[in-house]
Amino acid sequence: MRLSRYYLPVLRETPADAQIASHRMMLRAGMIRQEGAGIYAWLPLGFRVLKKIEQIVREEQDRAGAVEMLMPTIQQAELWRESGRYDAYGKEMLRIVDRHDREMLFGPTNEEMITEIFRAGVRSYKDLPKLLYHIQWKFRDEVRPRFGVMRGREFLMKDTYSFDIDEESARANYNRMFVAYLRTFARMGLKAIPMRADTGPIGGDLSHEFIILADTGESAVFCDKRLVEMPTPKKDIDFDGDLQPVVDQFTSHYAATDEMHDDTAFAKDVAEENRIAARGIEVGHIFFFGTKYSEPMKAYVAGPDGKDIPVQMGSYGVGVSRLAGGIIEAFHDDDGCKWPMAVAPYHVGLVNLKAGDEKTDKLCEELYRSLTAAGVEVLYDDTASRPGEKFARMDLIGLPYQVVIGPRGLENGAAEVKRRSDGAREEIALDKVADHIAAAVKDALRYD
RNA sequence: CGGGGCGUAGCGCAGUCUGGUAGCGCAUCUGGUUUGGGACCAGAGGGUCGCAAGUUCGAAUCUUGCCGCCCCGACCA
Repeated sequence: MRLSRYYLPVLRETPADAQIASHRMMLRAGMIRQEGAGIYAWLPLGFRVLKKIEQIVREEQDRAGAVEMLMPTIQQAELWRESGRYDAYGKEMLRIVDRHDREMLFGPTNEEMITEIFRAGVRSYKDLPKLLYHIQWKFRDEVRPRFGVMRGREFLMKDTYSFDIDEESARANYNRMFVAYLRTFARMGLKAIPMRADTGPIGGDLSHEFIILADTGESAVFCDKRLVEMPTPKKDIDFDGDLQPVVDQFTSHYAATDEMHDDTAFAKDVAEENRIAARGIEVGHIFFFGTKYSEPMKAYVAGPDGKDIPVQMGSYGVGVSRLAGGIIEAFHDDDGCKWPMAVAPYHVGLVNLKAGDEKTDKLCEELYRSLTAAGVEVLYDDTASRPGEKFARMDLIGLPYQVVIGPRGLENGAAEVKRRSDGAREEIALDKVADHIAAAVKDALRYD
């Protein structure tokens, strides 16, 4: 993409109401624009990040055996009356009335709807288990939205729902999502630690929050260093096999958010050198809730003995839009974002330091073509801006590599390559740059 | 939902107390000089001062109502 054609309204000054790094940078880098309290438009650059996050989530859901579908944003109040949540949900639910005075709502979640969809098509235990998901916009009318997309009112979320005949089978689905989440966040370059979550009135041990560590996280977290260092399950892991050992491994050490934290247990269970007290951001939540919806909404299946029983359900959420902010919180410096390759809006920023100069123009065009042909996503700064502005803008939007073509380098027949993650620069011969960068990008995108 | 604050040019702000018809920096446009970390000179454009009603000869400024946004707290993917 040529910057001259793109829409990238970067801000030189920091908007007054952005409190945290990710919000500030998303506004400054022209990724989002606020359209109301907790409501954001995703501008081209931010949209690309969002789509990449979404795609990684999708690939790992598919790998784990979940089946994608799409439910609407608008739902009928009637559905929520069946579960009893229409009145229980309170003011967080955005309620709407249509022209016929029918009560509608903008969905804050989809348990009721998926239960209704499921019960319409499944009658027998032989049709189980099922694992269905969708990625859709939700609306929760938060009293106080803040921190940009980290806590907006409208947000993009992946939610998966599991249906099983009994709790044992449900645990297998729960474990699939557990492992899928470890992989999903790892692919984005994040360290996500599963932490036991409050299961509320339902109880049981089947609820975990996935927390990524970031200095500017919303809440304090405490965990064992061995959890952070644990290797992520590989992509060839058998999702139909027994995943319990993996789950056990990741739940075998102390990890708690501040609500669940117990200082005495922390001191007792974790050796002093392994104690980590950090800040975290919740990016996923998995939850088994049994028959909470299937019972009142009559999602029953016939068991082997011919008797109808309510299905056992669970739900598994990932905050897709929130992750865009979360990743910046984890990867940035004073100059801007430092995107991991897998979610970077473009892999490489090609900077023509002297647009209009015959030599640099020609070289940049060639590089742009060959990199693009090699499958590298390039944002080509072909504008007439001054060098200083170009560098600052590239650092701000934080593409993993910057390839700088200017008169100075041309004298040596070289391009300057800067790696945004650590600021390392090297001069690379012009005839080798494209191959070098393509290999580096490909390497960074590899995962297992 | 309690407490506090703000709404004036694309962005950041001054002007409001003490009424006299709007200003600064950055950005934008034109011309020129520049050109490796956010240039310089000269000129130009851009605002129904959140909306509505009221007081007044006259309202960004005073009064009332409404709308929007932000911050602290309680709540949350």
